[in-house]
Amino acid sequence: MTPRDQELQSWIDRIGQTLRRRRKELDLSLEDLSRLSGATVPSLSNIERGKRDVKLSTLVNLASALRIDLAELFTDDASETNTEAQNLPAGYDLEDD
Amino acid sequence: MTPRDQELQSWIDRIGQTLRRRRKELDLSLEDLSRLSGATVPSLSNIERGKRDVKLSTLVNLASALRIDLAELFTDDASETNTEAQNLPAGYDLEDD
DNA sequence: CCATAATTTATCTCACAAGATAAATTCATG
DNA sequence: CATGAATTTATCTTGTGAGATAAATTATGG
Repeated sequence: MTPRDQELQSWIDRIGQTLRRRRKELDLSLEDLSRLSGATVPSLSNIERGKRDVKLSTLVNLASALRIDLAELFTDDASETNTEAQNLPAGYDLEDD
Repeated sequence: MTPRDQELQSWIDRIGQTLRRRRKELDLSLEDLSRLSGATVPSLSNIERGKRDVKLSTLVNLASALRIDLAELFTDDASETNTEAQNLPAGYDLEDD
C-alpha cells in the first residue's frame, strides 16, 4: 500500500466518522438520512464505515442533507460540535428535500 | 436540474478551476501533472474543465501532486496564491512520486 | 505562416460507486 | 431473554469515472 493509498484511506475514514457523528447529532437513522439524501441505506452504511471511494456528488448530497458545509468534511478538527444554525434538534423535517 | 445538481456543478467547476490555477502556478503541463499524479492527460483535462463527478481518490492524488491540502479545494477564497512551502518554482521535480 | 507543444475530443475497456432488494446480524428496551 | 428497530452484509444491475490510445483542435514561439 503506497503512502498515497494510506492518505486516501485516512480521508475516507475521517469523512465517514464525521458523517456518522453528525447524523447521530441530529438523531437520524440511516433510513432517515437515506430519505433526506437520496442515498440508499447500504450505501450510507458503507460510506460511514470508510468502505468506499465516494464521488463528489455523494458528499455534496450528504453535506446538504446534514446541513453542514462540504468543507467541514475536510477540515477535521475532529470535534466540530455546534455552529448555531446547524443544530435544530426539535421537529427536524424528515421529508425528502 | 435540481438545486443540488447546481450546487454539485458549482463545486465541480470551482475545484477544476482551483486545480488548473495551481497547475499553472507551478508551470506544469497536463502531461507533467499526469506523470506526477498518475491520472491520464484526458482525465485531467476533463476534471479541470468541470466535466467529471470526481472520486475522492482522484482529488487526493491531485492535491498531493500539486502539493496543496485537500481542504484547499473546498475553501475557495478564489485567489489562494502562495503559502510559502507550497511554491517551489525552481527545479520542481517532475519525476513521478 | 509554420512547426511544435499543449489541450481537447473521441473510442473502447475496465473497475467500482451506488441503486435495489433481501437476508443476516447487532443493538435496544421492555 | 424476546421483539422490533437499526445496521451490516450479500447479490445483482446500471452508470460512469478513469485508464489507454489516437486523432483533432488550439495555442505559441520562430
